[in-house]
Amino acid sequence: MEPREIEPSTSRPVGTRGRFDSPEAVQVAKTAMGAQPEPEPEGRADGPGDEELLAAPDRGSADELLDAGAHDELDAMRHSTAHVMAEAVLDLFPGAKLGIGPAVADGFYYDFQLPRALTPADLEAIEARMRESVAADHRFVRREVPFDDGRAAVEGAGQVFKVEILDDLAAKAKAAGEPSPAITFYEHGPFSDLCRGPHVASTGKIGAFKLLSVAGAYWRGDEKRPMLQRIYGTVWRTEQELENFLWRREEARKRDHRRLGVQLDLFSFHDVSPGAAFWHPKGQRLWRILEDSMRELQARRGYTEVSTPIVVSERLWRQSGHWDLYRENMFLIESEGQTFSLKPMNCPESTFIYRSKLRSYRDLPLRFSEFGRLHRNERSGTLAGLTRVRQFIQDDAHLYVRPDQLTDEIIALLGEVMESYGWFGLQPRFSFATKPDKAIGDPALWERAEQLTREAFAAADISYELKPKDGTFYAPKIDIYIDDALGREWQMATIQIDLTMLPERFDLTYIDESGKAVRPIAIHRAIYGSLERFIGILIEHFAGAFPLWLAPVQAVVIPIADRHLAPAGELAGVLRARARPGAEGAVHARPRRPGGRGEDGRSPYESRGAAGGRGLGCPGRPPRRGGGRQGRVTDERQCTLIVYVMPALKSKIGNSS
RNA sequence: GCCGACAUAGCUCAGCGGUAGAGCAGCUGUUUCGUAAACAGCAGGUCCUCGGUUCAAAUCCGAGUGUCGGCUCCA
Repeated sequence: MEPREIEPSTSRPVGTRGRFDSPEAVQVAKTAMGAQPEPEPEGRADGPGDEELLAAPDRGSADELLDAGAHDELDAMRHSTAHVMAEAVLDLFPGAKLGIGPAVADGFYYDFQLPRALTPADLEAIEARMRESVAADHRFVRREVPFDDGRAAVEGAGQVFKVEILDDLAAKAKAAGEPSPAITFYEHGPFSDLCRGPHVASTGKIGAFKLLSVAGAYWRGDEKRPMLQRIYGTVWRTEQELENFLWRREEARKRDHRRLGVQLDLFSFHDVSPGAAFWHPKGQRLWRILEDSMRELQARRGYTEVSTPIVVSERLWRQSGHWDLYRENMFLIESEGQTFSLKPMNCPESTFIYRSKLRSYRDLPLRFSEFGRLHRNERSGTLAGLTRVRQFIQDDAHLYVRPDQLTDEIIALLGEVMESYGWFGLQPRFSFATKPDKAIGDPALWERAEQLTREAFAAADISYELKPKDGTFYAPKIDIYIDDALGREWQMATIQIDLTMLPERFDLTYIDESGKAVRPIAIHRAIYGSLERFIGILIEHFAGAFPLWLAPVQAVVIPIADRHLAPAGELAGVLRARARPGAEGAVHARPRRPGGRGEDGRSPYESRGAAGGRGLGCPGRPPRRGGGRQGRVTDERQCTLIVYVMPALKSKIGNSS
């Protein structure tokens, strides 16, 4: 097998380069029209005005607003605000039981057990009460008491959840052979709370805050424990910072893929199949571009593609171990007295292909890729757009390698992630999850797989976050994460080193140099992960304005008057013929003022763009962000067409809202 | 699954016991135009589903379905 190398790349996938992705695109159009040469239009993608679209970067991110030191100060303020909120809630709901109330990324929350559900009006009342406390400028006072006194005080106040926290602390200390620690309280005005601190000096130091939402939250995240009501809030040092935060939050909402997906006409969801997307023509085009790009990468890196059945007997899942450990997430089908399942993973089936003939050490590594359609019965409350679905397709692959090939193979896989994520300008974060409690297989094999993985990370010079006990039941795994527009973290790619499940449970062997049958190592990997989720992330990442090589519609021709219709159709035909396979060169069906609305009203593609007055080379607005060009062509019939080579996003996303 | 909210035209929403509304998009006509919405008209609805209360239900009540915000960043 040819050597494979790590090659972080920022270029697009080979072979998917759009033919319009160049200044000559406009020239193509002109040539097609039989027009005289004209000066290049002046619109440039990097011109001013682009940022109006989603101007979040203009105001900076939350992180940019604050240096590292300020973070601690803000955290203290956030935690202090949580205390003030608890004071207000206790005031309005005497007898409320307090859970925990930490500072979080952009604010804070506090969990309460209350006699009734909170309403938006309650939040307003709580906020008003909080303002009084802030105006009173109560000092925060730290008080340390012996453990037993503290526990008695908390128990006397009826704070059962706090008692539980203290008892856990005591138990932990005991396990470590230490005495129960002293307890600290923080008091401000009438309110006292068990707390480690630190806090700001007084409630008057609390800045601009706002309560955001109320949500259910199980005590300690355990669905067998009571459901508490969690109030989320945010607090900033100044009104300006608070406003900026709320503004950024609103902007982030506008690039939510669920919203843009409708506007871009990419996909829709329907209640006849919850958690499964219906892909529209443009969405399917985008899909195919991604798929083809990955196929090209895989062909270059020594993969071969396979395809395995979706409906599979329970016997397979018993053998693989999924039946015991994953059954609750599987869709089951009964037929003629047999139980089948829709496959939730591709992995076991690839072993049938492996075992279809005798394998030699010379055959390895074998790299079987599969764009398999998977079904997982996710709990109804967790479904969310494309990022959490019940049916999805993975760019999956199973590699069968000799032990001496493992480290190089992992290094190459890390390289695949770096290369492909570079196509999109995505910044992946890596984690390494080790053996969970619920694991199958020999612990010594686990130890070995984990060791080899660590070595591969070191060799590839990639840093990672260690997640102890977070591996799958059959393999330690490397996960790759991306944040979405709303700051939520999503797992994308995964690489799992399997010494047990496929090799042992399916009795895989190859014949080594001495003629002996030995076990290969299996590697499960997906680079995009779920194509659905990946597309969701891409929509938000690009705010719907895809780079040209990804864009489902690469060019739009806009006739201005009836006499333009025929040549426009002609030109669109030429553009279609020269577009990247799968993309579209579209023409407006009827004459439009070029300053009018977008392509056809449902599309986000901008039909407004550059140029101001009459004549050539006029300065004006460039096409929107993401890079693109617009040009004019005038032919011998004096037909002037405006050609947008780059689709661009509507200026006001969801302008009607 | 659990807690809470929501579900009205293709989209975004108003209406909240008494004949179903707006903007945008669509269609027709006028306009034929050089860049941040030309003009006029028309059409468009099991008000999510089922059941109940009522003389009368989009509106109130119940159940179901779906969607949205959440469900340990750990005193």
